[in-house]
Amino acid sequence: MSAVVGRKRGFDRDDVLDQVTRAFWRDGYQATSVADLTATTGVNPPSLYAAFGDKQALFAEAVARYQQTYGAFTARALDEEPTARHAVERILTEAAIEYTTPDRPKGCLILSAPELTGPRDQARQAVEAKIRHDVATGVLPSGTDAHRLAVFVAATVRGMSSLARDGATRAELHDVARTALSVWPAPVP
Amino acid sequence: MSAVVGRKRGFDRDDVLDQVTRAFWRDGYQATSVADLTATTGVNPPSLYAAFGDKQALFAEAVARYQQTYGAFTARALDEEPTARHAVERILTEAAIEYTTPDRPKGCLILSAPELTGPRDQARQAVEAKIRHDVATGVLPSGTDAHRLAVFVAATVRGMSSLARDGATRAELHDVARTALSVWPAPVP
DNA sequence: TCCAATCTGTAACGACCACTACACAAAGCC
DNA sequence: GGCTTTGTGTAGTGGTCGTTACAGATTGGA
Repeated sequence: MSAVVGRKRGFDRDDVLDQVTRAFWRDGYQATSVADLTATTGVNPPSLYAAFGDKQALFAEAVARYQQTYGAFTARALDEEPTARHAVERILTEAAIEYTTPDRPKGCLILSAPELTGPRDQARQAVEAKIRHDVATGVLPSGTDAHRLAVFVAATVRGMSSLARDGATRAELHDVARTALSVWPAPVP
Repeated sequence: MSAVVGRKRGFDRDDVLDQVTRAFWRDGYQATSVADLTATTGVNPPSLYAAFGDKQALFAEAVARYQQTYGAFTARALDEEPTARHAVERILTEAAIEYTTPDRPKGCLILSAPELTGPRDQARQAVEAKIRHDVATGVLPSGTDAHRLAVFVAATVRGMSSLARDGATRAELHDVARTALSVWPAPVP
């Protein structure tokens, strides 16, 4: 499995991956050159390629890391909250915070990268499934259009990320979240 | 003023500018190379540079053209509609149509280009001014937070453009628009 | 201590980038 | 028909892109 012989790596792979993730997050895949990455990480090209493969593989790993750290709040909310309403409220509220955390790129890496349509749609599907479940179990009125509501949530989150990238404040994003939440259908009594 | 002597231009400047605009619209500024533009327009680099200047100037002119054509519906709505509510309803409704028109790039050029924060903020300011005017003239309740409402509209439009880029249908965008509009404050009776 | 294996730094690779020098073609004016 | 002016096509410019060949450094095992 792991190498037992040979010179040891001169950098912390996780640290470098985090720096790379932030670079891609801030500037996007195309606008971030390998030269930029070697400059910010201090790791020379051959070492970077040996550790991560080519630029696309490095980006893929950065995205995976993002989803498991900075962007994990969405999956957590869907997993831990009892109802779709609770989950979406938490997603929007935490998005306002996460998208405007100081000393980090603003907005969401996945929502900002044109090439990540897959992960985006997966997130929307997960929200939609949670809504559908609540409709099926009588938490939400039977007339609720799960797809429509999930698409609206997707639009809201995307709007929040875009605004954050343009420098919107945390308070402004919180207001967007609160306004969007006000359209949520009243639960079945 | 205009040149009276010399060889005439071998292409229609407006046609080429439209093709260039669509290329930037579809792929973005960075991802669109001058070689791409010469290929799609059939105009060789020296002619392109003579007619439009460098790539940045060409992009600026493409953006200006977009604002006066494909993207003019926003300014028109703000200009022609009597109230902020009417204007925003029309903006969202027409956005659903414009962002999903066949044989065109999807979404909005200005909302998709990271470098166009200026025009984006101008649009939000215009909406905000319209709302503020309605509050001042008693059309909207005096407690209405014009900034908050305008930012929410901005978030909605950005969300719609982002969804359109990912392939959302016109009906889905219409639903987003309708849902967002449902938060609009009731007018003063 | 010598070897095989792995990593590192230098220095390049060909491909593409935005951009242009230059010679020639086409236009109006005399 | 000259002459000036302007656009076109060819063929490049230097620079940056992602990627890697290669030689030297560093490691554990024999």
